[in-house]
Amino acid sequence: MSAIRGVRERARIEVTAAIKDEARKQLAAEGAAKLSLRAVARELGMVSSALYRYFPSRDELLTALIVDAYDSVGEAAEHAHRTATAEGDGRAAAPRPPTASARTVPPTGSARTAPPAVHLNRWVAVACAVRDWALAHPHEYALIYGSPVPGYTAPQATVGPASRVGLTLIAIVVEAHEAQGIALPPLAGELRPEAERLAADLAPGLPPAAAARLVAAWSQLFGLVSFEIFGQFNRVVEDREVFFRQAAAELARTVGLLDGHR
Amino acid sequence: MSAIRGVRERARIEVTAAIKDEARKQLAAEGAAKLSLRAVARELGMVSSALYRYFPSRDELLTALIVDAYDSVGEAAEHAHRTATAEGDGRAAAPRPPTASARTVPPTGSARTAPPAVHLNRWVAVACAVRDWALAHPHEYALIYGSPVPGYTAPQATVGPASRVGLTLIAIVVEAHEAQGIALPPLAGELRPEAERLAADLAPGLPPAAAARLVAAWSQLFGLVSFEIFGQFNRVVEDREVFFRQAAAELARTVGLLDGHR
DNA sequence: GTCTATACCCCGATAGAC
DNA sequence: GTCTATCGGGGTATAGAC
Repeated sequence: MSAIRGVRERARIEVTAAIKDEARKQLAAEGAAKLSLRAVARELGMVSSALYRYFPSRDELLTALIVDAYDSVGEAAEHAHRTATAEGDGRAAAPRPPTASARTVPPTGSARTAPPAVHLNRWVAVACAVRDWALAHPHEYALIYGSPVPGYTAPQATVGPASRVGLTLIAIVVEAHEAQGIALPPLAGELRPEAERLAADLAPGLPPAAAARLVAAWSQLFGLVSFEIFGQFNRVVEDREVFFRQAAAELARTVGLLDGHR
Repeated sequence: MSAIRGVRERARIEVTAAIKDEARKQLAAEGAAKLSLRAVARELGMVSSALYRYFPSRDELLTALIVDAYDSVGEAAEHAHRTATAEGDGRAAAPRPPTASARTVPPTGSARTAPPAVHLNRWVAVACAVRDWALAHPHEYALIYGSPVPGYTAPQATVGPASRVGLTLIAIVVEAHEAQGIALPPLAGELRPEAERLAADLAPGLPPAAAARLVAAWSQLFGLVSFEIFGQFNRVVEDREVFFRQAAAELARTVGLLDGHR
């Protein structure tokens, strides 16, 4: 009995995965707004009504894809954070370069100054991981960071996964703050209340100026990625990887992370 | 004969405008991917085939909407630039505040230092104009700065209108550079070739570091707007106008524009 | 320039047999 | 859990009369 149950459950998981895979393909071909259960079923050799045993509606399928996408990019960011933390704290060359664009910040002259740019490098590594993920999954990126799907409102289940990248960036700045402090110019008085609220909500230990700039840098980071993925850089930026890494590093300085130059 | 021609042409222009207006409404309700000629015709009391006299295909209608949207936000940006240039160069309060969020940068202490933050104020004014436009036309914003419409590729006719906001930002930095120079930290060596290419392409008079940072700031500006419009700031940023103005001002410093503090 | 009619496609969702 | 069949919509695009 429990063996049968195990078999059935496994089959159910496999079919569910196949449905989501096919749906992702359709996302690429037709976009989220036109995601259709029928087309997915057709491509899978099923009949449309059979899909309703797995997803009670089109929107539920869409939600599953959105959650998966947030988890996927969040996992990429967290993995880059772990890797950069484990290996990047001093030794020059990493054993295996994680991805093409996840190199460290420029080896400019004084590579031996202390404290080195560990936290800035972590920030850049996470930023590059997000960009790499977006380049590898442009349609899933569009699903979560592009125009909202008309007529669809994201349920509560998406907000946890949606916050993983942001939490990773916060963690880096908190680490930097605890390890060596962060250097930031003062904030315009107008923004003080909002900055204090942000700090209290997101990272109680952080100075309000850092929290506010962190949120700005977070959205600006995705501005860089979106412009590249959505084609706004066509005929403008040529060497996009170098451009992105440089811009990400400057964003890191914006939130108070220090580079190696002392 | 020419009178009839005039009447006919006027009627054609009016019907074309009505079609585009209705299409914009549908954009809001259903999204660009599902924009349908039939639905537009139905709403206008016409029959679908009649629309083909005005737009030979759905994609042509979409192109017209995209061009209109780029022109609309571009005009808003250019208008803010003109207004800020005409009135903002010293006198404190403007006669009529252009929009709610287009106030000038904080009146921090020394308001009389020279040179004042004229160029920074122009930058902020243009940034706020873009944001205001986006808040007023979220679906058109999504059309041009959100996910690309699947299966649609923008024709050459869109690139001119698409560049108007960027050109306005470039103009501000060029003005600042010619009037008082701009202050920028050096660029990482890696980025030099790309930065020089960007400067040559976009603003021959500008230092490469400024050109590169300008492009980054341009995309980051839209990152801020997109996160607000697309809902990523929900439950995160509360006072979005103050937050945005502050972030836009810091972006301006990023491209070398000086604030009033001397 | 607008109409009717038409060819030929698509969709979400459900009922009920097996 | 999958099937057929069905309801009740939707769409692009063209032909040809007026």
